[in-house]
This record gives sequence, structure tokens and C-alpha cells, in this order.
Amino acid sequence: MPEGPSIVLLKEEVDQFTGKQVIAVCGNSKIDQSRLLNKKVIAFNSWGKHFLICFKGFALRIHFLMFGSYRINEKKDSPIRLGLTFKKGEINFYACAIKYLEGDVSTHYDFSSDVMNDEWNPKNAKAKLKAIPETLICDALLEQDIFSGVGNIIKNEVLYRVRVHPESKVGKIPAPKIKKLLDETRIYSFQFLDWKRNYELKKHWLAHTKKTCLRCNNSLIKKYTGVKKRRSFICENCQQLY
DNA sequence: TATAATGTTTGAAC
DNA sequence: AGTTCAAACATTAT
Repeated sequence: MPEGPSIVLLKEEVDQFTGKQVIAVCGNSKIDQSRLLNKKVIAFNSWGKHFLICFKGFALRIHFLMFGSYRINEKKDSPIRLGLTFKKGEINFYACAIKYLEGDVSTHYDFSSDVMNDEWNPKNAKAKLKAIPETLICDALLEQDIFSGVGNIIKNEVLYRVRVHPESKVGKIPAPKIKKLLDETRIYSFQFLDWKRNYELKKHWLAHTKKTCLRCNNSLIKKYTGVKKRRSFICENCQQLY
């Protein structure tokens, strides 16, 4: 479920509840559920993969991790982690991590690192990359403080598109290539959003889960790369190792 | 049916 | 004190 664009879609789906009052709360979440009762949702927000429900003076942070899910105005056949009922409709969350954030969400997040946010600032990301020259780019792209919202799919697709080997050291990648990579991260994330919206995301994968390179027809190598050991799909012919 | 997968936090071990 | 690592959590498609 995760990756930033999916959270943007969730925000769109729950927009119908903006300004509405929570009239019932349920679920197996250990948070203080009574705190939410009769509270009005001020706004839905997000930072990377964090989904934020803002109330007066605090917010609820929901992280879907690997397997989390949700249903709007319906239930699925598994235990509800947290369910919010409104006068007209409901939101149900499953298998996610939930916690309260006190005060305004802006005090908790730097939105300029969120690749889906209007405030996204590639210059900040560039500076953060400069500070970690020894880090492999496959790890750097998954760093949420640098590229909030980027997950393993976006990582693989971006690296394939800009022809950079996942195991390249950040400090060795030429500046123009870094620029391209920053640009493509933003571009692909929004393509991801469009494609996901139309249920055709997988159709557009060029590298992720693929077996052959569509550019040179070589076999793609599947390898668990970097400190994070997430799988990468690599064309050793087309992707430059720096 | 076993396995792997769009992820992160925690706490022990080094 | 830093890092490294396994474990934990949890669901679903292949």
C-alpha cells in the first residue's frame, strides 16, 4: 500500500470528511481512542508515507508499513485497527502503526523533503546527498529524511530511467546526473500517482520485477542491495556504476 | 503451501 | 557511543 503517491490518493478519497465530526471510534489500536470522539477533522495531510489526520491541537499519524490498508465507507474481513465513524460515512484502517502527534504538524515535519509536496525542494535533497558521499544511491533514495515518500518501486524505476546503477556511491555520481535523478524522482512519483489512480501502475514498470532490459534485451540482475538490503533490478549494461 | 513483498521501529549485541 | 542486526509486526498474491 505505501509509497508517497498512494497516500496522496488516500487524501483525495477522504476529502469528503474534511471538517466533519467523529461520532464514533472503534478498533484494536492501543491509542487513547476516546480522545477522538466528537472531535472535528480540520484537515487531512501527509508527509511522505505518513498519513496525517489533523485535529485542533494534535494530529493522528498513520503509517501503513508494508501491509497496511484502509477502506472508505466499507469494511473488510479482518480486525479494524482504527475505525472513525462520521455522520455520513466511515474510514477504517487495518494493520497500520498509529500514534498521536502533539501540536501543529508543521512542527514535526519538513515538507520540503516530501517528493509529492508543493514545497518539495530538490536543492535541499542535493545538499543532504552531498553530506553522505559514501552512501549507496539505492540506500539514499530510500532515506525518508531526504526523499520522503520514495519506496522501493520508485527507487528502482528512477534508477533505471536515469541509468544509474543502484550500488553507485552518491559522492561519485556526477552533478548533472544527480540533477537528473532529483528531477526524475519527482516526475516518476507523479506518474506513479496517475497510473495508480487508474489501476495501471504495474503495466508501466520498466525495471521493477522485470527480467529483461527493454533497452538492450540483457537480463536484469535481481539483487538485494545496500545497507537496507532491498531488492534492486539492475541492467549492468545500461546502468552506469559510479 | 511456502515464500516473498510497495516498511519501520526496537532492542540486543558488538 | 556508534553501528549492525535480527526480530517483531502483519497481509496477500504467486
